[in-house]
Amino acid sequence: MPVELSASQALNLWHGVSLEQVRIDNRDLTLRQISILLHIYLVPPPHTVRGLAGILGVTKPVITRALDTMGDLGLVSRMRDERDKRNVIIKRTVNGALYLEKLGDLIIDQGRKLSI
Amino acid sequence: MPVELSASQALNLWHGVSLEQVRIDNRDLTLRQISILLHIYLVPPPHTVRGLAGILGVTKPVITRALDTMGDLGLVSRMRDERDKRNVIIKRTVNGALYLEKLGDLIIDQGRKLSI
DNA sequence: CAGGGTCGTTACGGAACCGTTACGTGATTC
DNA sequence: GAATCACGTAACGGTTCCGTAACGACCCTG
Repeated sequence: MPVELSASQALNLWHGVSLEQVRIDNRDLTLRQISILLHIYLVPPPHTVRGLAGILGVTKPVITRALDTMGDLGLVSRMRDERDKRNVIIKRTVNGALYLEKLGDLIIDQGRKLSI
Repeated sequence: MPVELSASQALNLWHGVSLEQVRIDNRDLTLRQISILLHIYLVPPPHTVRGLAGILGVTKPVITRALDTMGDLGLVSRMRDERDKRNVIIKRTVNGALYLEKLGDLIIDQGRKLSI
C-alpha cells in the first residue's frame, strides 16, 4: 500500500518534522545517527559495526562513534557476539524504542496536517 | 487532504529517506540546517536571522553560522534590507531549489515503496 | 601452532558546531 | 543630537565529529 505524495506535501512533511524535532530534542542527533538508529530498530538483527558501515557507505569508526554517543544517551547498547568474539552485536533498548515511537508520532501528526 | 500514515509507515519512510540522504549527500547537513533551508524555501519571505532563531528556538549565532555554511555551499544567499539596514534578508538560490527538489523526489520515491 | 585475515576500537590532527559574550552599525526616542 | 534599543556578526573556549592509520583481540587455515 504505497503512499503517494506530491512534491509540496513531501517537502512540507519533512519541514514540519525537522522543525519540531529541532525544537523538541536538545540532543540534536546527526542525520547519520538517526539513520543508524532507525536501521537498528526497523531491520531484523543481527547488526554489526561492519554491516552498518557498509549499508550507510561510511567508515567503521563513524559507526563506533555514533554507537558511543547513542549508547551514552541510552538509545542503543552493545554486546560481544559469543559465537564469534570478534563481532559486536548492536542491541535495542527501551529508551531507543521510546525515542523512535515519539518520532513516529511526530511524523504521523505532521502528515495529518498536510494539505493541497 | 491529510496524509494518514501508520507508525510503521512513518518510521520506514523516515528510515529510507535518511539512509539515501546519508549515502548520496557528502555534505551532511545537520538537522538544524535542513530545517532552516526548508523553512526559507517553503514559507513566504521575508526571512531574517532573528525570525529564524525564534522559530527554531535557537540563538542568533546558530543561524548566522548555518547561513555561512549553506552560503558557501551555494544553497542560500543574504542581502541587506534597504528599508531597515539592520536587517539581513535571506534569499533563495537556484542551487538551493535544486537541492530541495532532489530531496522531495527522494521522499516521494520512498513513500511509494512503503507497504503494510 | 605460526601465519594471515577479519573484527571493532583507539589515537591523531583537523574541521565544524555549540553557547556566551562583546561589538559595530543602524534605527528610534526624547 | 545624545541616549537607547535592535540587529546581525565576530571572538572565545569547549565539545564533537571527521578520515586516516595503527592497534589488540579473535578466527581460521595449513
